[in-house]
Amino acid sequence: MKQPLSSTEENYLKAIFKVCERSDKPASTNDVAILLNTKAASVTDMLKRLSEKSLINYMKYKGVTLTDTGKIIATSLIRKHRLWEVFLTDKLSFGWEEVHEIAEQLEHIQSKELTNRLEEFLDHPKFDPHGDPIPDREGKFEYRQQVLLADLNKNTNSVIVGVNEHGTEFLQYLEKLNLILGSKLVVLDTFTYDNSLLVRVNDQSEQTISAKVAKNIFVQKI
Amino acid sequence: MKQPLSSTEENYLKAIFKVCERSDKPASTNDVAILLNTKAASVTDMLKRLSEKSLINYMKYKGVTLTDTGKIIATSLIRKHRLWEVFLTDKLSFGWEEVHEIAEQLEHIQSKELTNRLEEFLDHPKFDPHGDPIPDREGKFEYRQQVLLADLNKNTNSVIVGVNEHGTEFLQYLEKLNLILGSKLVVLDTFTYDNSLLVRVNDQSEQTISAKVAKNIFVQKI
DNA sequence: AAATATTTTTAGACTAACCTAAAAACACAT
DNA sequence: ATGTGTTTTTAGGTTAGTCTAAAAATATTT
Repeated sequence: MKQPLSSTEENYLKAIFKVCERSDKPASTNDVAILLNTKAASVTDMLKRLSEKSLINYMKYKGVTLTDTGKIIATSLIRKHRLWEVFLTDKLSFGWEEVHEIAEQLEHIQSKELTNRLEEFLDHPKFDPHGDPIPDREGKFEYRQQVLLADLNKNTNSVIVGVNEHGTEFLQYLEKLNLILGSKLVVLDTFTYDNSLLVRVNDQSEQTISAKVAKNIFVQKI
Repeated sequence: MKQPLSSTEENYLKAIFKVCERSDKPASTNDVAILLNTKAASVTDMLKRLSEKSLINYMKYKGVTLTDTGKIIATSLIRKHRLWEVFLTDKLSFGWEEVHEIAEQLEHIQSKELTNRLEEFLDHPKFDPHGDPIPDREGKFEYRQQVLLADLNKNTNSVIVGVNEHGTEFLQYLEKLNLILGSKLVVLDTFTYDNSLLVRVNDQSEQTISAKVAKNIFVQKI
């Protein structure tokens, strides 16, 4: 009988997935250590164990990637995390800045049936409250063609569809600026001095946005 | 900074609460070991640690009781467990025999806000799907005046309000017999030979019920 | 009250997950 | 290619939680 993975092991798989997601290159020990806020030595320890279980491809000094089995587990965790986030915002009226932490716990609940019924109950949402895509039962993601606000051309109509950072402070700040998912945006001007932007929001107010913020907002052209 | 209890520690508190709930006497090491399906030596170990944290009153060879703090934590766990069970049956259409296992995991999610909002979302239920009372925020239980079906007088109208055992097999069996919460019952006859009962269910069918089953059903006179 | 049986605790060992400090491997600049 | 600096691994130690086997305390029986 093979018992389920511990939450710790699951978190390692998720971290490796996240590091590899964009870059496609193997994740380094350090990448994982930083993401999990732990030490490199601890990571090496765990990599050996996960490798033993055929969940990762690991060779000393060469970095780590997920095996197919590892990928399935990682995407299932992301699926659960994001579905629970939708539950918390849509059904329990939590703010989008409050849900991440709770979902970090809920994603480790083991019950396929629960996940699938939750998805049903929520009407098969395709994106979570931060605009991240929710993988389906088979682990397939529906990616969008989105672009960073910082890279958007002048005078192009767009809508906010996601964020590139999930920290509470950032999300609360965005809300205060009235920059939430679905907000309509047009860049009216860009200032090369500090790379800040002048934007019109929802065809009403105009405001400037710092480069740092603009690099953490995803928009879609319309 | 005092960090939250581990799930293991929480489970010990819950077990001690359960043993002490009815009897009022201190729980023995063995009681706890049996309930948690572990060994007495492990329990002794843990009792020392929980005592250190002032969550239990423990004296060698004398058994264990919960301190006020320990009781608060234990009832909070029961509250969460039962609220989640209501969620699973009422919102996700799980059967009453399926919810216990999943709720065992969900009860360890740490977020007061989540529990309170869940309660709100479920319309402040007073009882879980098995008829057990759900403690309020302050940990107060609303007990009912209920009686075992086995102790019910002949020809007394009653309603099933709870069960004394939560095993999957028993609950599925009850459902097959059409004995669910809310079913109306009248004992028409009792057979001293094997202490089985002849009952009328919902003013319709008549059937016999074994002594073992009758000892695990709670009814309320009407 | 002594003998026996049961329960509980101690002693010692194991695993998972972490850490620090030192050694080994790798990267890369001169 | 040699030396320097960074990254990764090893070595060894810690804590939580578990176990078995033996010792100690309590309970029961005669």
